[in-house]
Amino acid sequence: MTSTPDTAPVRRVPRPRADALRNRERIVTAAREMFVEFGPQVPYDEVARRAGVGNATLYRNFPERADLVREVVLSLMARVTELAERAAEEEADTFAALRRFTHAAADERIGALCPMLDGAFDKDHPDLTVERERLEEAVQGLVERAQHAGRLRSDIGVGDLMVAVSQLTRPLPGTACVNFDQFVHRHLQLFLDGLEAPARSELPGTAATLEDLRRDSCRRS
Amino acid sequence: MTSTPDTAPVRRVPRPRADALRNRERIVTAAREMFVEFGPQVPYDEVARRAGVGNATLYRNFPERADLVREVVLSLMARVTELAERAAEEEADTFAALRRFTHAAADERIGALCPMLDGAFDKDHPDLTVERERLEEAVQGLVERAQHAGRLRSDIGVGDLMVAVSQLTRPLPGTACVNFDQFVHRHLQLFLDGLEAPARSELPGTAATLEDLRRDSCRRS
DNA sequence: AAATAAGCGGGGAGCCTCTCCCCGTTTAAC
DNA sequence: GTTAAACGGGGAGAGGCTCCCCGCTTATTT
Repeated sequence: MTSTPDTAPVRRVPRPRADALRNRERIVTAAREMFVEFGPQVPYDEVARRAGVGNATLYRNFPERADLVREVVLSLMARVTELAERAAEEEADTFAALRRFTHAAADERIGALCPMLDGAFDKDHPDLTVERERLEEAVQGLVERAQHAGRLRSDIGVGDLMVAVSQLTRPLPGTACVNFDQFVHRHLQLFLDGLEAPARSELPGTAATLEDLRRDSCRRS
Repeated sequence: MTSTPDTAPVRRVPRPRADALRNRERIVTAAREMFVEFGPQVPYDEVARRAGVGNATLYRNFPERADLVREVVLSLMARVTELAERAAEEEADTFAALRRFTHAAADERIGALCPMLDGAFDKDHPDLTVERERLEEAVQGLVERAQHAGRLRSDIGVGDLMVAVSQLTRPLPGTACVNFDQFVHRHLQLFLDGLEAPARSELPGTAATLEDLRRDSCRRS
């Protein structure tokens, strides 16, 4: 009777235990690493082992694999969004900002998102939509600024940039090649050179937003 | 006794039956399609079903999965090599030849090779080495010709080209997106624009051959 | 056209891996 | 110090894949 409010005698949600929060965080980190290396269908037990927790803890926090995948995707998108904002803020030259963002996104292993499109999670989850919009807005800002300054060719969209960067930085399965990172940055650089204005060729098709991608990428065979 | 040669009464290897050869061919084709769409660890039974043969026939022809993967890789490499040779032969402009080859290789789904690097087959198999050398030679020809003509930047190598093209054309898992091909060709085009001389930036690292890749891509965690 | 044997197909046993739960123990919170 | 939430590890259960067996089909040979 000391502190219970009137209508909720047992409904206290006292705040989760500190170790529970820590464990959840460790699980997400471990899952991100494992997903990058082995793909999102890596066994639960392995993720738990890497996180240093029992598998029961993993199941308690993420009853469905989709929950875990989504959490990882969200955390990755949030990081990348922040990179975009930082780049826009701190780089004076608009194209340099784009370069910096691109290389930084590669270092965050944004390419590891690709294997998570395999339909094992709900693309329309509210949290995901929100985060996607934040990300798109941030990158859109970079793109428009550079295009407006005449430094970036005008026939590309956010979707083009994100997909190409994701593909170029996508991890090779089963290998932890020491030099691969170096390659990736070379290829990004070449791609960026192709993005610079003035355009050296005419592109087929039309510029794409992230929304286009979300809509189009779900057609399963 | 009518036609048996002197020393080989039963050792006749009469030539495989026509339907057996046809089946083998159909299996490889089916496997290539399945690998492109679902990756190289797709169930044997599915491959057999797609090929329209019984699973026993598949096992008879390719007792180990590595055998099947290798056969698919070989056939794909052979096709791509031919594309490179044709492009070099039929295109007058050196950079146009490179463009044509690149886009054609994308249509052949060369990106599907990536998932087959997952260590499930013997990278040093003699047939593979031979085919790799043929491929490298053909593409090297394209690259050197364009570089010599001053149309292609000189700080890249065959390895750079092949890896980047493979990554950009790599199929997304679980999706058969209708428009994806269109995207791929946009991105290839952008990348090619970045390859054109004069170079717009300085690349980190050094140009790579296919041999470099083979050596470096086997370090497993 | 008949004989022959290589090749074929489909069904199913066996195995292995992953999921998911149970329950005794630990540990943060009060 | 007490309480209950959270933990961990072991193992049963299920599902899917591999691979073999054996009666039948069909290309080849004479």
